[in-house]
Amino acid sequence: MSTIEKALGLLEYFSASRPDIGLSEFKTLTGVDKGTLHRHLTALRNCGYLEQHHTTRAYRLGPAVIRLSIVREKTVPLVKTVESYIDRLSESVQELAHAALPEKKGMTSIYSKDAGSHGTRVSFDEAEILPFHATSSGIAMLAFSDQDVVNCVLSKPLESYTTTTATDAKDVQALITRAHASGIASANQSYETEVISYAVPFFGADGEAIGTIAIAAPASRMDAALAEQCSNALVAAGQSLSRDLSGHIPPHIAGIWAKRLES
Amino acid sequence: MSTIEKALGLLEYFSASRPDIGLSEFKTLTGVDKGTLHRHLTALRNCGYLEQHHTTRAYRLGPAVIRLSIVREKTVPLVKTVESYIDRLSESVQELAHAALPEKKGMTSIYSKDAGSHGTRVSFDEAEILPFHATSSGIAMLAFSDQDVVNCVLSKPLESYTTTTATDAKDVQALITRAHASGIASANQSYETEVISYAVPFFGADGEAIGTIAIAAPASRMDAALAEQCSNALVAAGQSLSRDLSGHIPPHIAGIWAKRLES
DNA sequence: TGTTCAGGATCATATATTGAAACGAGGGTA
DNA sequence: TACCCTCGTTTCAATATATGATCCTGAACA
Repeated sequence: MSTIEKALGLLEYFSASRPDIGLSEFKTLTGVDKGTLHRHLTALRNCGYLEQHHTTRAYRLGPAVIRLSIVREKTVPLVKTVESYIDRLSESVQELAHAALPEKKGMTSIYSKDAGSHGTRVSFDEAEILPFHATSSGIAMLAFSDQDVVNCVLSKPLESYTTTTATDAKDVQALITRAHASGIASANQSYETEVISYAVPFFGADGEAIGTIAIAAPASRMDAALAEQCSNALVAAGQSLSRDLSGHIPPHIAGIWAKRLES
Repeated sequence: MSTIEKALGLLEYFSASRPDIGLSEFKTLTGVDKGTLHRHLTALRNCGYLEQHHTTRAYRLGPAVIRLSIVREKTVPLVKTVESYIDRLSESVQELAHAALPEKKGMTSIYSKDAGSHGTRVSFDEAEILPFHATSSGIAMLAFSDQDVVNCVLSKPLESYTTTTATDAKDVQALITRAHASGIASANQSYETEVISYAVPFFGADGEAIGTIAIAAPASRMDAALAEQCSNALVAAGQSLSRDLSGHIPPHIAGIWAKRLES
Protein backbone atom coordinates (compact mmCIF):
# COMPACT_ATOMS: atom_id res chain seq x y z
CA MET A 1 0.00 0.00 0.00
CA SER A 2 1.35 3.39 -0.94
CA THR A 3 2.32 6.04 1.56
CA ILE A 4 -0.40 8.24 0.12
CA GLU A 5 -3.11 5.72 0.89
CA LYS A 6 -1.77 5.15 4.38
CA ALA A 7 -1.80 8.86 5.13
CA LEU A 8 -5.23 9.47 3.66
CA GLY A 9 -6.50 6.48 5.59
CA LEU A 10 -5.79 8.45 8.74
CA LEU A 11 -8.51 10.93 7.80
CA GLU A 12 -11.07 8.14 8.02
CA TYR A 13 -10.68 7.97 11.77
CA PHE A 14 -12.25 11.37 12.23
CA SER A 15 -15.99 11.42 12.73
CA ALA A 16 -18.67 13.49 14.37
CA SER A 17 -18.25 11.43 17.51
CA ARG A 18 -14.45 11.55 17.38
CA PRO A 19 -13.58 14.99 16.01
CA ASP A 20 -10.18 15.35 17.66
CA ILE A 21 -7.45 12.74 17.73
CA GLY A 22 -4.09 13.08 19.42
CA LEU A 23 -0.89 11.36 18.41
CA SER A 24 -1.04 8.64 21.04
CA GLU A 25 -4.69 8.02 20.38
CA PHE A 26 -3.82 7.56 16.71
CA LYS A 27 -1.15 5.11 17.68
CA THR A 28 -3.59 2.95 19.58
CA LEU A 29 -6.18 3.26 16.81
CA THR A 30 -3.87 2.37 13.96
CA GLY A 31 -0.96 0.51 15.53
CA VAL A 32 1.40 2.52 13.34
CA ASP A 33 4.73 3.69 14.67
CA LYS A 34 4.70 7.05 16.41
CA GLY A 35 7.39 8.61 14.25
CA THR A 36 5.67 7.60 11.04
CA LEU A 37 2.33 8.82 12.30
CA HIS A 38 3.80 12.14 13.26
CA ARG A 39 5.31 12.59 9.80
CA HIS A 40 2.06 11.72 8.08
CA LEU A 41 -0.05 13.93 10.30
CA THR A 42 2.35 16.81 9.82
CA ALA A 43 2.15 16.40 6.06
CA LEU A 44 -1.64 16.42 6.17
CA ARG A 45 -1.56 19.48 8.37
CA ASN A 46 0.80 21.29 6.01
CA CYS A 47 -1.71 20.73 3.24
CA GLY A 48 -4.58 22.06 5.33
CA TYR A 49 -6.39 18.74 5.61
CA LEU A 50 -5.77 18.73 9.32
CA GLU A 51 -5.35 21.47 11.85
CA GLN A 52 -3.94 21.21 15.30
CA HIS A 53 -5.20 22.57 18.58
CA HIS A 54 -2.37 24.77 19.76
CA THR A 55 -2.49 23.64 23.37
CA THR A 56 -3.77 20.07 23.35
CA ARG A 57 -1.86 19.36 20.10
CA ALA A 58 -4.72 17.14 18.98
CA TYR A 59 -5.55 16.99 15.30
CA ARG A 60 -8.87 17.63 13.63
CA LEU A 61 -10.02 18.05 10.05
CA GLY A 62 -8.79 21.27 8.49
CA PRO A 63 -10.19 23.95 6.23
CA ALA A 64 -8.85 22.48 2.98
CA VAL A 65 -11.71 19.99 2.87
CA ILE A 66 -14.18 22.85 2.56
CA ARG A 67 -12.89 23.98 -0.81
CA LEU A 68 -12.75 20.42 -2.11
CA SER A 69 -16.35 19.75 -1.23
CA ILE A 70 -17.49 23.00 -2.82
CA VAL A 71 -15.63 22.22 -6.03
CA ARG A 72 -16.89 18.65 -5.98
CA GLU A 73 -20.47 19.79 -5.50
CA LYS A 74 -20.11 22.26 -8.37
CA THR A 75 -18.71 19.44 -10.53
CA VAL A 76 -21.29 16.83 -9.53
CA PRO A 77 -24.20 18.25 -7.55
CA LEU A 78 -24.81 14.95 -5.82
CA VAL A 79 -25.70 16.19 -2.36
CA LYS A 80 -28.03 18.85 -3.69
CA THR A 81 -29.81 16.34 -5.92
CA VAL A 82 -30.10 13.74 -3.21
CA GLU A 83 -31.44 16.26 -0.71
CA SER A 84 -34.56 16.99 -2.69
CA TYR A 85 -35.32 13.28 -3.01
CA ILE A 86 -34.84 12.65 0.69
CA ASP A 87 -37.02 15.59 1.60
CA ARG A 88 -39.80 14.27 -0.60
CA LEU A 89 -39.43 10.70 0.65
CA SER A 90 -39.53 11.75 4.26
CA GLU A 91 -42.52 13.93 3.58
CA SER A 92 -44.45 11.26 1.73
CA VAL A 93 -44.09 8.46 4.27
CA GLN A 94 -43.74 10.70 7.34
CA GLU A 95 -40.70 8.81 8.55
CA LEU A 96 -36.94 9.31 8.67
CA ALA A 97 -35.27 9.14 5.26
CA HIS A 98 -31.58 9.36 4.55
CA ALA A 99 -28.98 8.96 1.83
CA ALA A 100 -25.58 7.35 2.25
CA LEU A 101 -22.37 6.80 0.30
CA PRO A 102 -19.98 3.87 0.66
CA GLU A 103 -16.68 4.31 2.41
CA LYS A 104 -14.15 1.70 3.38
CA LYS A 105 -15.65 0.94 6.76
CA GLY A 106 -19.33 1.32 6.01
CA MET A 107 -21.94 3.58 4.54
CA THR A 108 -21.66 7.24 5.42
CA SER A 109 -24.88 9.14 5.76
CA ILE A 110 -24.69 12.39 3.81
CA TYR A 111 -28.17 13.75 4.40
CA SER A 112 -31.17 12.83 6.49
CA LYS A 113 -34.58 14.27 7.12
CA ASP A 114 -37.23 13.33 9.63
CA ALA A 115 -40.74 14.47 8.88
CA GLY A 116 -41.21 14.32 12.60
CA SER A 117 -44.95 14.13 13.03
CA HIS A 118 -44.65 11.24 15.44
CA GLY A 119 -43.83 11.11 19.09
CA THR A 120 -41.20 8.40 18.77
CA ARG A 121 -38.44 9.02 16.30
CA VAL A 122 -35.48 7.16 14.96
CA SER A 123 -32.40 8.99 16.14
CA PHE A 124 -29.87 9.65 13.46
CA ASP A 125 -26.74 11.63 12.81
CA GLU A 126 -25.23 12.62 9.53
CA ALA A 127 -21.64 11.55 8.89
CA GLU A 128 -22.36 8.48 10.98
CA ILE A 129 -20.73 5.28 9.74
CA LEU A 130 -23.31 2.57 9.11
CA PRO A 131 -21.81 -0.94 9.08
CA PHE A 132 -22.35 -2.76 5.81
CA HIS A 133 -23.55 -6.04 7.25
CA ALA A 134 -26.08 -4.70 9.75
CA THR A 135 -27.96 -1.95 7.95
CA SER A 136 -30.34 -1.90 5.01
CA SER A 137 -28.16 0.75 3.34
CA GLY A 138 -25.12 -1.46 3.65
CA ILE A 139 -26.86 -4.55 2.32
CA ALA A 140 -28.40 -2.57 -0.55
CA MET A 141 -24.97 -1.24 -1.46
CA LEU A 142 -23.24 -4.61 -1.30
CA ALA A 143 -26.02 -6.24 -3.30
CA PHE A 144 -25.04 -4.10 -6.28
CA SER A 145 -21.30 -4.01 -5.81
CA ASP A 146 -18.63 -6.35 -7.17
CA GLN A 147 -18.40 -9.69 -5.43
CA ASP A 148 -14.77 -8.82 -4.64
CA VAL A 149 -15.94 -5.91 -2.54
CA VAL A 150 -18.53 -8.09 -0.84
CA ASN A 151 -15.96 -10.75 -0.05
CA CYS A 152 -13.61 -8.15 1.32
CA VAL A 153 -16.27 -6.86 3.71
CA LEU A 154 -17.43 -10.34 4.73
CA SER A 155 -13.91 -11.57 5.33
CA LYS A 156 -13.52 -9.21 8.27
CA PRO A 157 -15.04 -9.94 11.66
CA LEU A 158 -18.66 -8.78 11.72
CA GLU A 159 -19.64 -6.91 14.82
CA SER A 160 -22.93 -7.56 16.57
CA TYR A 161 -25.12 -4.57 17.49
CA THR A 162 -28.36 -6.17 18.61
CA THR A 163 -29.44 -9.69 19.48
CA THR A 164 -30.54 -10.24 15.88
CA THR A 165 -27.52 -8.87 13.99
CA ALA A 166 -26.33 -11.36 11.38
CA THR A 167 -22.65 -11.86 12.14
CA ASP A 168 -22.05 -14.95 10.07
CA ALA A 169 -20.69 -14.27 6.58
CA LYS A 170 -23.01 -16.86 5.10
CA ASP A 171 -26.09 -15.26 6.64
CA VAL A 172 -25.08 -11.81 5.45
CA GLN A 173 -24.42 -13.17 1.97
CA ALA A 174 -27.96 -14.54 2.00
CA LEU A 175 -29.33 -11.10 2.83
CA ILE A 176 -27.26 -9.63 0.00
CA THR A 177 -28.46 -12.23 -2.47
CA ARG A 178 -32.05 -11.61 -1.50
CA ALA A 179 -31.63 -7.86 -1.87
CA HIS A 180 -30.02 -8.37 -5.26
CA ALA A 181 -32.96 -10.47 -6.39
CA SER A 182 -35.68 -8.20 -5.04
CA GLY A 183 -34.07 -4.84 -5.82
CA ILE A 184 -34.50 -3.63 -2.26
CA ALA A 185 -32.84 -4.37 1.08
CA SER A 186 -34.36 -4.41 4.52
CA ALA A 187 -33.02 -4.58 8.04
CA ASN A 188 -35.11 -5.69 10.98
CA GLN A 189 -33.55 -4.39 14.20
CA SER A 190 -30.12 -5.59 13.11
CA TYR A 191 -28.33 -2.33 13.94
CA GLU A 192 -30.63 -0.64 16.41
CA THR A 193 -33.38 -2.35 18.36
CA GLU A 194 -36.90 -1.26 17.55
CA VAL A 195 -35.87 0.12 14.16
CA ILE A 196 -36.79 -1.40 10.81
CA SER A 197 -35.45 0.07 7.61
CA TYR A 198 -35.58 -0.33 3.85
CA ALA A 199 -33.01 0.82 1.33
CA VAL A 200 -32.39 0.89 -2.41
CA PRO A 201 -29.23 1.83 -4.30
CA PHE A 202 -28.92 4.55 -6.89
CA PHE A 203 -26.71 4.20 -9.91
CA GLY A 204 -24.03 6.19 -11.74
CA ALA A 205 -23.12 6.48 -15.38
CA ASP A 206 -21.23 3.17 -15.36
CA GLY A 207 -24.26 1.27 -14.10
CA GLU A 208 -22.53 0.89 -10.75
CA ALA A 209 -24.23 1.64 -7.47
CA ILE A 210 -22.86 4.89 -6.09
CA GLY A 211 -24.95 5.19 -2.94
CA THR A 212 -28.22 4.34 -1.25
CA ILE A 213 -31.40 5.96 -0.07
CA ALA A 214 -33.27 4.52 2.87
CA ILE A 215 -36.24 4.92 5.15
CA ALA A 216 -36.19 3.89 8.81
CA ALA A 217 -39.08 3.68 11.21
CA PRO A 218 -39.77 2.33 14.70
CA ALA A 219 -40.69 -1.35 14.52
CA SER A 220 -43.98 -0.59 16.22
CA ARG A 221 -45.13 1.54 13.29
CA MET A 222 -43.69 -0.57 10.47
CA ASP A 223 -46.67 -2.74 9.57
CA ALA A 224 -47.16 -4.40 6.20
CA ALA A 225 -48.93 -1.37 4.75
CA LEU A 226 -46.18 1.07 5.71
CA ALA A 227 -43.51 -1.37 4.55
CA GLU A 228 -45.19 -1.57 1.16
CA GLN A 229 -45.49 2.20 0.98
CA CYS A 230 -41.81 2.68 1.89
CA SER A 231 -40.62 0.08 -0.60
CA ASN A 232 -42.57 1.58 -3.45
CA ALA A 233 -41.52 5.12 -2.61
CA LEU A 234 -37.87 4.06 -2.41
CA VAL A 235 -37.93 2.15 -5.68
CA ALA A 236 -39.58 5.07 -7.48
CA ALA A 237 -37.06 7.47 -5.96
CA GLY A 238 -34.15 5.18 -6.79
CA GLN A 239 -35.23 5.07 -10.41
CA SER A 240 -35.74 8.77 -10.72
CA LEU A 241 -32.64 9.77 -8.77
CA SER A 242 -30.43 7.53 -10.88
CA ARG A 243 -31.84 9.22 -13.96
CA ASP A 244 -31.28 12.68 -12.51
CA LEU A 245 -27.65 11.80 -11.94
CA SER A 246 -27.47 10.66 -15.56
CA GLY A 247 -26.95 7.20 -14.17
CA HIS A 248 -27.62 3.91 -15.86
CA ILE A 249 -29.73 1.33 -14.03
CA PRO A 250 -28.57 -2.25 -14.76
CA PRO A 251 -31.19 -3.97 -16.95
CA HIS A 252 -32.20 -6.69 -14.51
CA ILE A 253 -32.75 -4.18 -11.70
CA ALA A 254 -34.62 -1.84 -14.01
CA GLY A 255 -36.91 -4.77 -14.80
CA ILE A 256 -37.51 -5.74 -11.20
CA TRP A 257 -38.14 -2.16 -10.18
CA ALA A 258 -40.50 -1.49 -13.07
CA LYS A 259 -42.45 -4.64 -12.28
CA ARG A 260 -42.84 -3.65 -8.66
CA LEU A 261 -44.16 -0.22 -9.57
CA GLU A 262 -46.66 -1.61 -12.04
CA SER A 263 -48.43 -3.73 -9.45
CA MET B 1 8.66 17.49 0.15
CA SER B 2 6.94 14.29 1.12
CA THR B 3 5.05 12.11 -1.32
CA ILE B 4 1.90 12.84 0.62
CA GLU B 5 2.17 16.56 0.06
CA LYS B 6 2.96 16.08 -3.61
CA ALA B 7 -0.09 13.90 -4.11
CA LEU B 8 -2.43 16.13 -2.16
CA GLY B 9 -1.10 19.08 -4.11
CA LEU B 10 -2.64 17.53 -7.19
CA LEU B 11 -6.12 18.09 -5.74
CA GLU B 12 -5.51 21.83 -5.81
CA TYR B 13 -5.62 21.85 -9.58
CA PHE B 14 -9.31 21.02 -9.61
CA SER B 15 -11.68 23.95 -9.60
CA ALA B 16 -15.15 24.90 -10.72
CA SER B 17 -13.70 26.02 -14.04
CA ARG B 18 -11.49 22.95 -14.42
CA PRO B 19 -13.48 20.07 -12.94
CA ASP B 20 -11.93 17.26 -15.00
CA ILE B 21 -8.24 16.73 -15.60
CA GLY B 22 -6.70 13.96 -17.68
CA LEU B 23 -3.29 12.44 -17.15
CA SER B 24 -1.58 14.34 -19.95
CA GLU B 25 -3.20 17.57 -18.91
CA PHE B 26 -1.83 16.98 -15.42
CA LYS B 27 1.56 16.41 -16.90
CA THR B 28 1.56 19.78 -18.63
CA LEU B 29 0.12 21.48 -15.53
CA THR B 30 2.60 20.04 -13.08
CA GLY B 31 5.60 18.96 -15.12
CA VAL B 32 5.72 15.74 -13.10
CA ASP B 33 6.58 12.46 -14.76
CA LYS B 34 3.66 10.63 -16.30
CA GLY B 35 4.28 7.39 -14.44
CA THR B 36 4.55 9.12 -11.09
CA LEU B 37 1.42 11.10 -11.77
CA HIS B 38 -0.46 7.98 -12.69
CA ARG B 39 0.58 6.31 -9.48
CA HIS B 40 -0.44 9.29 -7.36
CA LEU B 41 -3.76 9.75 -9.12
CA THR B 42 -4.51 6.06 -8.76
CA ALA B 43 -3.80 6.22 -5.03
CA LEU B 44 -6.11 9.21 -4.65
CA ARG B 45 -8.76 7.40 -6.64
CA ASN B 46 -8.47 4.28 -4.49
CA CYS B 47 -9.15 6.42 -1.46
CA GLY B 48 -12.20 8.01 -3.06
CA TYR B 49 -10.71 11.47 -3.32
CA LEU B 50 -10.82 11.22 -7.09
CA GLU B 51 -13.03 9.35 -9.46
CA GLN B 52 -12.36 8.56 -13.06
CA HIS B 53 -14.62 8.89 -16.05
CA HIS B 54 -14.75 5.37 -17.41
CA THR B 55 -14.45 6.38 -21.05
CA THR B 56 -12.44 9.61 -21.11
CA ARG B 57 -10.30 8.39 -18.18
CA ALA B 58 -10.18 11.94 -16.86
CA TYR B 59 -10.10 12.46 -13.13
CA ARG B 60 -12.41 14.58 -11.03
CA LEU B 61 -12.95 15.02 -7.31
CA GLY B 62 -14.52 11.97 -5.70
CA PRO B 63 -17.17 11.29 -3.09
CA ALA B 64 -14.78 10.95 -0.16
CA VAL B 65 -14.54 14.72 0.16
CA ILE B 66 -18.24 14.87 0.97
CA ARG B 67 -17.89 12.95 4.20
CA LEU B 68 -14.83 14.93 5.23
CA SER B 69 -16.59 18.24 4.80
CA ILE B 70 -19.63 17.04 6.75
CA VAL B 71 -17.45 15.83 9.62
CA ARG B 72 -15.43 19.03 9.51
CA GLU B 73 -18.55 21.16 9.58
CA LYS B 74 -19.89 19.16 12.52
CA THR B 75 -16.56 19.65 14.29
CA VAL B 76 -16.21 23.35 13.49
CA PRO B 77 -19.36 24.86 12.01
CA LEU B 78 -17.35 27.51 10.18
CA VAL B 79 -19.32 27.67 6.96
CA LYS B 80 -22.64 27.77 8.74
CA THR B 81 -21.48 30.55 11.05
CA VAL B 82 -19.95 32.56 8.25
CA GLU B 83 -23.06 32.25 6.10
CA SER B 84 -25.28 34.09 8.54
CA TYR B 85 -22.79 36.96 8.74
CA ILE B 86 -22.46 37.22 4.98
CA ASP B 87 -26.21 37.19 4.55
CA ARG B 88 -26.57 40.02 7.02
CA LEU B 89 -23.72 42.02 5.55
CA SER B 90 -25.04 41.72 2.06
CA GLU B 91 -28.50 42.66 3.25
CA SER B 92 -27.34 45.68 5.21
CA VAL B 93 -25.23 47.32 2.47
CA GLN B 94 -27.16 45.88 -0.49
CA GLU B 95 -23.99 44.77 -2.20
CA LEU B 96 -22.13 41.50 -2.80
CA ALA B 97 -20.55 40.06 0.33
CA HIS B 98 -18.39 36.97 0.54
CA ALA B 99 -16.16 34.97 2.85
CA ALA B 100 -12.89 33.34 1.90
CA LEU B 101 -10.28 31.02 3.36
CA PRO B 102 -6.58 30.96 2.51
CA GLU B 103 -5.16 28.20 0.36
CA LYS B 104 -1.71 27.89 -1.10
CA LYS B 105 -2.44 29.77 -4.30
CA GLY B 106 -4.85 32.39 -3.00
CA MET B 107 -8.02 32.96 -1.08
CA THR B 108 -10.84 30.54 -1.80
CA SER B 109 -14.32 31.92 -1.58
CA ILE B 110 -16.52 29.64 0.50
CA TYR B 111 -19.77 31.57 0.48
CA SER B 112 -21.13 34.65 -1.23
CA LYS B 113 -24.39 36.49 -1.32
CA ASP B 114 -25.58 39.32 -3.50
CA ALA B 115 -28.50 41.33 -2.22
CA GLY B 116 -29.12 42.06 -5.86
CA SER B 117 -31.33 45.12 -5.77
CA HIS B 118 -29.17 46.87 -8.34
CA GLY B 119 -29.02 46.57 -12.08
CA THR B 120 -25.26 46.16 -12.26
CA ARG B 121 -23.75 43.42 -10.17
CA VAL B 122 -20.33 42.15 -9.35
CA SER B 123 -20.05 38.69 -10.83
CA PHE B 124 -18.71 36.10 -8.50
CA ASP B 125 -18.31 32.36 -8.18
CA GLU B 126 -17.75 30.32 -5.08
CA ALA B 127 -14.67 28.12 -5.00
CA GLU B 128 -12.95 30.73 -7.11
CA ILE B 129 -9.29 31.33 -6.30
CA LEU B 130 -8.63 34.99 -5.48
CA PRO B 131 -4.97 35.98 -5.82
CA PHE B 132 -3.46 37.28 -2.62
CA HIS B 133 -1.77 40.35 -4.05
CA ALA B 134 -4.67 41.70 -6.12
CA THR B 135 -7.74 41.36 -3.92
CA SER B 136 -8.85 42.97 -0.69
CA SER B 137 -9.40 39.52 0.81
CA GLY B 138 -5.86 38.51 -0.05
CA ILE B 139 -4.33 41.68 1.36
CA ALA B 140 -6.45 41.46 4.51
CA MET B 141 -5.30 37.88 5.01
CA LEU B 142 -1.63 38.60 4.45
CA ALA B 143 -1.78 41.65 6.71
CA PHE B 144 -2.50 39.35 9.63
CA SER B 145 -0.37 36.37 8.67
CA ASP B 146 3.24 35.62 9.54
CA GLN B 147 5.80 37.60 7.61
CA ASP B 148 7.21 34.27 6.37
CA VAL B 149 3.94 33.57 4.62
CA VAL B 150 3.88 37.06 3.16
CA ASN B 151 7.44 36.74 1.89
CA CYS B 152 6.63 33.39 0.36
CA VAL B 153 3.72 34.87 -1.58
CA LEU B 154 5.60 37.99 -2.63
CA SER B 155 8.64 36.01 -3.76
CA LYS B 156 6.66 34.47 -6.59
CA PRO B 157 5.89 36.38 -9.78
CA LEU B 158 2.77 38.51 -9.28
CA GLU B 159 0.32 38.36 -12.12
CA SER B 160 -1.39 41.48 -13.44
CA TYR B 161 -5.16 41.43 -13.90
CA THR B 162 -6.00 45.05 -14.64
CA THR B 163 -3.99 48.12 -15.54
CA THR B 164 -3.78 49.05 -11.87
CA THR B 165 -2.79 45.70 -10.33
CA ALA B 166 0.21 46.10 -8.04
CA THR B 167 2.73 43.58 -9.33
CA ASP B 168 5.80 44.84 -7.52
CA ALA B 169 6.50 43.10 -4.22
CA LYS B 170 7.33 46.42 -2.58
CA ASP B 171 4.03 47.97 -3.61
CA VAL B 172 2.08 44.97 -2.38
CA GLN B 173 3.98 45.03 0.90
CA ALA B 174 2.92 48.66 1.28
CA LEU B 175 -0.72 47.68 0.82
CA ILE B 176 -0.28 44.94 3.42
CA THR B 177 1.35 47.31 5.89
CA ARG B 178 -1.44 49.83 5.45
CA ALA B 179 -4.08 47.14 5.96
CA HIS B 180 -2.29 45.95 9.08
CA ALA B 181 -2.28 49.49 10.47
CA SER B 182 -5.88 50.31 9.62
CA GLY B 183 -7.43 46.92 10.36
CA ILE B 184 -9.10 46.79 6.97
CA ALA B 185 -7.93 46.18 3.40
CA SER B 186 -9.24 47.65 0.19
CA ALA B 187 -8.74 46.95 -3.48
CA ASN B 188 -9.52 49.49 -6.15
CA GLN B 189 -10.00 47.70 -9.47
CA SER B 190 -6.84 45.66 -8.95
CA TYR B 191 -8.42 42.32 -9.83
CA GLU B 192 -11.46 43.26 -11.86
CA THR B 193 -12.02 46.61 -13.52
CA GLU B 194 -14.90 48.64 -12.18
CA VAL B 195 -14.93 46.75 -8.90
CA ILE B 196 -13.89 48.16 -5.54
CA SER B 197 -13.82 45.96 -2.47
CA TYR B 198 -13.12 46.03 1.24
CA ALA B 199 -12.14 43.13 3.45
CA VAL B 200 -11.34 42.32 7.06
CA PRO B 201 -9.94 39.13 8.58
CA PHE B 202 -11.56 37.02 11.24
CA PHE B 203 -9.58 35.29 13.91
CA GLY B 204 -9.29 31.85 15.46
CA ALA B 205 -8.51 30.70 18.96
CA ASP B 206 -4.77 31.23 18.50
CA GLY B 207 -5.26 34.87 17.54
CA GLU B 208 -4.35 33.98 13.99
CA ALA B 209 -6.38 35.11 11.00
CA ILE B 210 -8.26 32.12 9.63
CA GLY B 211 -10.17 33.81 6.84
CA THR B 212 -11.69 37.01 5.56
CA ILE B 213 -15.04 38.59 4.89
CA ALA B 214 -15.40 41.16 2.17
CA ILE B 215 -17.81 43.42 0.35
CA ALA B 216 -17.42 44.27 -3.33
CA ALA B 217 -19.31 46.88 -5.35
CA PRO B 218 -19.10 48.48 -8.77
CA ALA B 219 -16.76 51.47 -8.68
CA SER B 220 -19.57 53.70 -9.87
CA ARG B 221 -21.55 53.10 -6.70
CA MET B 222 -18.69 53.05 -4.22
CA ASP B 223 -18.67 56.66 -3.04
CA ALA B 224 -17.25 57.84 0.28
CA ALA B 225 -20.50 57.23 2.12
CA LEU B 226 -20.86 53.64 0.93
CA ALA B 227 -17.19 52.96 1.58
CA GLU B 228 -17.63 54.15 5.15
CA GLN B 229 -20.73 52.04 5.57
CA CYS B 230 -19.01 48.94 4.20
CA SER B 231 -15.94 49.43 6.35
CA ASN B 232 -17.93 49.82 9.54
CA ALA B 233 -20.18 46.88 8.74
CA LEU B 234 -17.16 44.69 7.99
CA VAL B 235 -15.30 45.67 11.14
CA ALA B 236 -18.36 45.03 13.30
CA ALA B 237 -18.91 41.68 11.58
CA GLY B 238 -15.23 40.75 11.88
CA GLN B 239 -15.36 41.39 15.62
CA SER B 240 -18.54 39.50 16.18
CA LEU B 241 -17.68 36.60 13.88
CA SER B 242 -14.31 36.09 15.56
CA ARG B 243 -16.11 35.94 18.88
CA ASP B 244 -18.68 33.47 17.55
CA LEU B 245 -15.85 31.20 16.46
CA SER B 246 -14.41 31.51 19.95
CA GLY B 247 -11.53 33.32 18.32
CA HIS B 248 -9.15 35.75 19.91
CA ILE B 249 -8.64 39.14 18.23
CA PRO B 250 -5.06 40.37 18.62
CA PRO B 251 -5.02 43.33 21.04
CA HIS B 252 -3.80 45.97 18.62
CA ILE B 253 -6.44 45.06 16.04
CA ALA B 254 -9.13 44.91 18.69
CA GLY B 255 -8.11 48.46 19.64
CA ILE B 256 -8.15 49.81 16.10
CA TRP B 257 -11.48 48.16 15.36
CA ALA B 258 -13.09 49.38 18.59
CA LYS B 259 -11.89 52.92 17.91
CA ARG B 260 -13.35 52.87 14.42
CA LEU B 261 -16.72 51.71 15.69
CA GLU B 262 -16.86 54.36 18.41
CA SER B 263 -16.61 57.22 15.97
C1' DT C 1 7.97 14.53 42.32
C1' DG C 2 6.80 11.11 39.03
C1' DT C 3 3.97 10.34 34.93
C1' DT C 4 2.08 10.97 30.59
C1' DC C 5 2.25 12.81 26.11
C1' DA C 6 3.84 15.44 21.87
C1' DG C 7 7.55 16.14 19.31
C1' DG C 8 12.29 16.02 17.60
C1' DA C 9 16.68 13.71 16.30
C1' DT C 10 19.35 9.86 14.64
C1' DC C 11 20.26 5.79 12.03
C1' DA C 12 20.46 1.13 9.77
C1' DT C 13 17.34 -1.29 7.14
C1' DA C 14 13.91 -2.30 4.05
C1' DT C 15 10.78 -0.53 0.96
C1' DA C 16 8.42 2.44 -1.86
C1' DT C 17 9.13 6.00 -5.29
C1' DT C 18 10.98 7.54 -9.39
C1' DG C 19 11.67 8.30 -14.40
C1' DA C 20 12.56 6.22 -18.66
C1' DA C 21 11.06 3.32 -21.85
C1' DA C 22 7.97 0.07 -23.83
C1' DC C 23 3.23 -1.43 -24.47
C1' DG C 24 -1.40 -1.39 -26.12
C1' DA C 25 -5.83 0.71 -26.98
C1' DG C 26 -8.37 4.11 -29.59
C1' DG C 27 -9.06 7.85 -32.77
C1' DG C 28 -7.98 10.07 -36.66
C1' DT C 29 -6.09 10.41 -41.49
C1' DA C 30 -4.62 9.02 -45.97
C1' DT D 1 -6.83 -1.32 -44.68
C1' DA D 2 -2.77 0.48 -43.14
C1' DC D 3 -0.53 3.96 -40.86
C1' DC D 4 0.41 7.33 -37.44
C1' DC D 5 -0.72 9.75 -33.68
C1' DT D 6 -1.97 10.48 -28.73
C1' DC D 7 -3.09 8.91 -24.40
C1' DG D 8 -3.35 5.87 -20.42
C1' DT D 9 -1.11 2.16 -18.44
C1' DT D 10 2.56 -1.16 -17.17
C1' DT D 11 7.25 -2.61 -16.33
C1' DC D 12 11.78 -2.41 -14.28
C1' DA D 13 16.23 -1.24 -12.31
C1' DA D 14 18.35 2.47 -9.68
C1' DT D 15 17.84 5.15 -5.95
C1' DA D 16 15.72 8.14 -2.98
C1' DT D 17 12.55 7.68 0.68
C1' DA D 18 9.96 5.84 4.33
C1' DT D 19 10.19 3.10 8.31
C1' DG D 20 10.48 1.88 13.19
C1' DA D 21 13.48 1.45 16.98
C1' DT D 22 15.76 4.15 20.39
C1' DC D 23 16.76 7.90 23.04
C1' DC D 24 15.96 12.62 24.41
C1' DT D 25 13.53 17.18 25.46
C1' DG D 26 10.06 19.88 27.42
C1' DA D 27 5.45 20.81 28.77
C1' DA D 28 1.33 19.62 31.27
C1' DC D 29 -0.70 17.26 34.92
C1' DA D 30 -1.67 15.06 39.35
